[in-house]
Amino acid sequence: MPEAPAQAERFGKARAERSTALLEDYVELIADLFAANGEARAADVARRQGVTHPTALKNIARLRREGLVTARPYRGLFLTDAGRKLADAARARHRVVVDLLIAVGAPREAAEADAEGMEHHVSKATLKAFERFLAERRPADRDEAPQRQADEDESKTS
Amino acid sequence: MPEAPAQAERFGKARAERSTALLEDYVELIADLFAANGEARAADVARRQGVTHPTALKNIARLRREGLVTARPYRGLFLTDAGRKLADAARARHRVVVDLLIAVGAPREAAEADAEGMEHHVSKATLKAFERFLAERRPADRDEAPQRQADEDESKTS
DNA sequence: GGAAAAATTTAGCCGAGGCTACATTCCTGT
DNA sequence: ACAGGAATGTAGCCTCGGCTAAATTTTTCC
Ligand SMILES: [Mn+2]
Ligand SMILES: [Mn+2]
Ligand SMILES: [Mn+2]
Ligand SMILES: [Mn+2]
Repeated sequence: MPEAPAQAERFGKARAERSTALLEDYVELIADLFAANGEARAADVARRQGVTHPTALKNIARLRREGLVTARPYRGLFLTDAGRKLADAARARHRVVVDLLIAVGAPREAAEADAEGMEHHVSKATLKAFERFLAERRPADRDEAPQRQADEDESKTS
Repeated sequence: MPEAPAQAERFGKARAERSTALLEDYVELIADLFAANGEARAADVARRQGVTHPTALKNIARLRREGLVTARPYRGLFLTDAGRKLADAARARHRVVVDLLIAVGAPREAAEADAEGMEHHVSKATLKAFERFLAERRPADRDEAPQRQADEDESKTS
C-alpha cells in the first residue's frame, strides 16, 4: 500500500478531474457541432450527450458561469477564447488516447468508448509518453493500416 | 464526428462508470486495509481517501445499501462476498493499468496517479488487450527498475 | 475507577447533475 | 398569416458526495 498522504493526493486528483470532465466533454462537443453545422444548439448537445435538454441547459449554465461559453436566449452557443482553447486541448488529447488504446491492441470500438472516460485522467506527463510511444510505433503514418491484429468478436463490450 | 446514438452511448457509459468508481475504490481500499492491519476502520478509509470522516461514513452507508460491506456500530468494516469479489477485480485491473502506463513510458508517479482515475473506464476488452501487450513485452523488458512487486508489504500505517 | 482522548454516528448544509412537467418562443408548412 | 410543432427556458424534485458541528460510544491512560 502507498503511504497515506500520497494515496489521498491521488484520490483527490481523480476527484478534481471528475469535476472537470463534464466541462471538457461539453466544450469539445460544442466545438465539433459548430465545425460540422456552423452552429451549436443546446438540443444537439443534449441528444449527443444522451441527456434531456433541461439537464444539458443546466450544465451549459455552468459552462457560462465558468466563462467557457456565451449564449443569447433562443440562439446558438458560442465558445469563448478560453472555451475554444480548452476544446482544442481536449480534442487533441482525446485523439491521442484513442490512438494509444488501439496501438496497444484494444478493439477500435472499445478504444473509442473507453477513451471517453479515460481521457480526463491523463496527465501531461502521461500524454507526452503516449505521443512518444505512438511516434515510435507509427512513424509518420496517417491512414488506417491494421497490421497488428487482435481482432476478435466480443459482443460484451463493457 | 461519430453518429449521434453511438456517441450518446459512449457518454452514457462514461457516466455509469463514474458512479461506480467510488464503490470500486472504497472496496479496494477496505480490502487493502484489512490485509495490512487485520481490520478496516472508517477513520483509515477517510484519511486515505483524503475526505472527512462523515463523508467516508456516508459513502460507506451506500456500500452497505449496495450489499458490498457490512458493519456493526462502532466496529470495523467487513466486505461481503460480493464486496470481496469486486475488490479483487478492481485491484487486479488497477495493477494492470499502472503496469501498462509504465510500459508505454509514463513516469512511475504519473502512472500511479493517473491510473487511479483511468482504471474505472477500462472495459474488459481493453483490459485483455493491456494484458496481452504486457505479456508480450514483459520477457524482453529487463533493462531498468526492478518492477516485480511482491504481494503485500506491511508498512504499519496507523 | 474515572477523565480525557479518540473514534463513530447523526444532523444539517451545499453544489453538481440527473429527471419530469410545464411555459414560452421560434420556425415552418399550408 | 397563422397553427402546430420544435426548440428553448423555468420550476421543482431527486441522489450523490462534499462539508461542519455536535452528540454518542469506545478506548486509553493516569
Ligand atoms: Mn473527449
Ligand atoms: Mn470524455
Ligand atoms: Mn483502484
Ligand atoms: Mn480508482
